[in-house]
Amino acid sequence: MSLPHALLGLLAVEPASGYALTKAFDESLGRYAWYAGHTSIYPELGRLAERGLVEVTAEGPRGSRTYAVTDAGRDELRSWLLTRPSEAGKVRNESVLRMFLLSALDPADARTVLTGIAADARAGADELRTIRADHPGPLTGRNGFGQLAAEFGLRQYEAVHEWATWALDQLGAQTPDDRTDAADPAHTF
Amino acid sequence: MSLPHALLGLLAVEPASGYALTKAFDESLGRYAWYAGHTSIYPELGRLAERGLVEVTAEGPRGSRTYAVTDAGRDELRSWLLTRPSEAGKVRNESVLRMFLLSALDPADARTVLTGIAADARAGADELRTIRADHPGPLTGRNGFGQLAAEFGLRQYEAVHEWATWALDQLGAQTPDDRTDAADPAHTF
DNA sequence: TGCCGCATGTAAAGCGTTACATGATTTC
DNA sequence: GAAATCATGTAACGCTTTACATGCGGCA
Repeated sequence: MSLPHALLGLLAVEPASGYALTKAFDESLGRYAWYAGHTSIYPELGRLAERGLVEVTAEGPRGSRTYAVTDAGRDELRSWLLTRPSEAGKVRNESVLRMFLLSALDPADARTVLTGIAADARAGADELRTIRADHPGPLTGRNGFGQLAAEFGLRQYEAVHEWATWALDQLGAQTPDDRTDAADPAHTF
Repeated sequence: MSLPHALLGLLAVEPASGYALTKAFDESLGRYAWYAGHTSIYPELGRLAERGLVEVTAEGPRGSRTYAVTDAGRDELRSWLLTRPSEAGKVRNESVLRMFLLSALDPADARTVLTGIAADARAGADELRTIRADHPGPLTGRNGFGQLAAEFGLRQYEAVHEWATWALDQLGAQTPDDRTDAADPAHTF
């Protein structure tokens, strides 16, 4: 479970309330890396506080509590990031799944889906380029927090766009009559 | 939930038992797109059968049941793939999360992590290149099922590798004394 | 004063993971 | 005959999602 580390990472940038963290998940982190709703976030903050990895540093209006990461929390985050990913399965990527299943469609349908993927990738790349242009600065301190990630996302989108274009080209090169199931039966999924 | 569609997609290639599907998840689909264990797969096959999207076409030794997708199942898969992704949040990608949190580390630690990411990406790309070389063939029929996906994965790995190299270069260009929190406080995550 | 956004919380239902469990068949 | 693999299943626990719920504060 990565939610506690996502929270530690956000709090490592600056202290924030559960509500502010929820917005961060909705608007940036959650759109690209890890989504969580407030009903997951609030209890998790409580657990992190019990473990001494975060602490309440201020209480504001409407019962808001500002959390900050402790030294122990920073250590935990650091060791999690430095420990080998382990990657223990758990892959759940619906977009990639769609690409895997694309060949189950006839070429006309596949072209439709690929065209949509290419358009989405272009839109995503444009959005990130805009964000990057609005937030210039060095790769250090608070401002740098999203710079590496933004560049990463941009390159991913570009790669998806190029792949979709390539795939459309591959599909377009063959006539409908080229479709045959006679190929190597020892397929890979 | 994408598991039913993943199963329909695999069965659209060829009928298989729950056990064979479990292996497919362990070895190919589950490593890149969507993971599921047999305790999820067997009940889901039962539900799909109840809905008439798959059917048992053969029973073998040890009580094994071979499932095949029905016409209704193919229709369901097709409409799912053609329907707009919706993308309804639900992003859960631990690797991307790690990249997001990278800036919470000091440059030396960040370099360590990035070096590991670059090595992993290179290894993943090499593995896919080997798989692709072992399974040549046209982008049609059963053999084509994994060709688009393999090319996609390869390009993703290459993009990750190039990004990590770029990021290392960015970090390396600055001396430790460059670290400052004086940058734009109106950061983006 | 009325509305919107802030800010947090509880409860139920569903799903997935982990651990446990069983037996048949093939292979050496 | 033993071991490995095939093949499926149940049960408990925990997390996530969804729906429901409450109240304060700022602003027009």
